[in-house]
Amino acid sequence: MNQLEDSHKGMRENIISTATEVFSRYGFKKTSMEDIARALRMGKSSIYYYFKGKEEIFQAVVDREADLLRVKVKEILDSAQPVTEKLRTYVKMRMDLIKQLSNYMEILKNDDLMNLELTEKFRKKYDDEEITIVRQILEEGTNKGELKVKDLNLSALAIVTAMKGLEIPLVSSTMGVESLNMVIDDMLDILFFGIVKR
Amino acid sequence: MNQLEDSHKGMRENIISTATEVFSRYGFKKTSMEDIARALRMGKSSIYYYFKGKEEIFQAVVDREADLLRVKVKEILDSAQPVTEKLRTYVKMRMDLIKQLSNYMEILKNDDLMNLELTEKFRKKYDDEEITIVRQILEEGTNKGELKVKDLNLSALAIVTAMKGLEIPLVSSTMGVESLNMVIDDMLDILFFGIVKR
DNA sequence: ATTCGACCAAAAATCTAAAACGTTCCAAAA
DNA sequence: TTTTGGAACGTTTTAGATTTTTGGTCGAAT
Repeated sequence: MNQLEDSHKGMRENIISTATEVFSRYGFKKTSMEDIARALRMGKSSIYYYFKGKEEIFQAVVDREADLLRVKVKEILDSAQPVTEKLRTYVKMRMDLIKQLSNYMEILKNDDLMNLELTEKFRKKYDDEEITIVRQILEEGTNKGELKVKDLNLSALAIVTAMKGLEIPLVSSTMGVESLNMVIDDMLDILFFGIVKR
Repeated sequence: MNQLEDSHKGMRENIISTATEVFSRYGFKKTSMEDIARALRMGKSSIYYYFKGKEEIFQAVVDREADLLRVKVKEILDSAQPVTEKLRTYVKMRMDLIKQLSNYMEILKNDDLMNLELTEKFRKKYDDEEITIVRQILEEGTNKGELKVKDLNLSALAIVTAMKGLEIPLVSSTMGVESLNMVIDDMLDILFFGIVKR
């Protein structure tokens, strides 16, 4: 029974891997179950033995990407860097991911707005998580005496919000990678030291 | 000839006023030239005597709103407040405007994405202007010794970018006005004083 | 100088039949 | 029992042909 369960999970992984490739090629909507089935060399109805439907597959794909991200985030959080560097590393990594995802989901290229809904749906799931991560960093910095933050929750929200502003030129590819990095660095300098003279 | 020019300009103003009402009611795409003409009680072809076309009317409408805004901005800039307060006032005013405009253009309610393109098109026109305004404030603060900014241009860009992050929950009305104001205040505190202890 | 009805090409809305789609069912294979 | 795929179902999407609406032009009338 263990073997059976394992092969079941193995097949799920197999499907997720293949689906990831197909989704990243055609986007969510343009990918049909037949596309996935063909790539797997199975009948499409077989997929329904392992997944409830198309959205569940996509959810699984996104979840796996998120898991990979969580590992990286944990590495950063557990590292011995000063918190300012942790934050810097985290922000840059996050921006790389967003850029990747925006290509991946083809938010812009696709005509339909279903994608916007879907994007929002999945984003909401990770919004709170992101605020938590930033707050954790801020908390650590406060405890170590490196930072001085008035309200942890609000500050984390403010930082995440500011990062979202950076997404806009990134996703619409108005901004090159070089100038984006400059803006990030400047934003973080302001974030760390403020602009008021004292 | 002066009279004629005046009446010409007067009629243009008349059209702009009426068009503003109709546009704010139906949005850009859903209002037809006939709608505007009917509201003006004219034949629609008469409008073309004063304006080149629909987009020019809309442009004029937006420009007039922008002019009203510029007056307010000038008041703030010329006031005797400390620059930190100027910035605070400016940011809050800007957010009010965005909220107004997002209702006005009905970015969300409308199904089509033409509106997104159009919004972007008009936004680009004022993006540089906004960065200039913020940079002006930063410059004044630096000259008066109130602020200490490394790179004026980059910092202005960073601040404007962060403000755009705030637009997202504002436009999609995910965030109430109260909590928005808290986030703004917190963002500005961070902006002014940073989060690094010293 | 100003207004407007008639007109045009292009775009948008409307309709319909066929194709494609996600999903279910079931019998057969493993 | 687990796994598979062919057939079938109801729904959504698509394509094409048709009609309506729209933004814009023109020339005549005032």
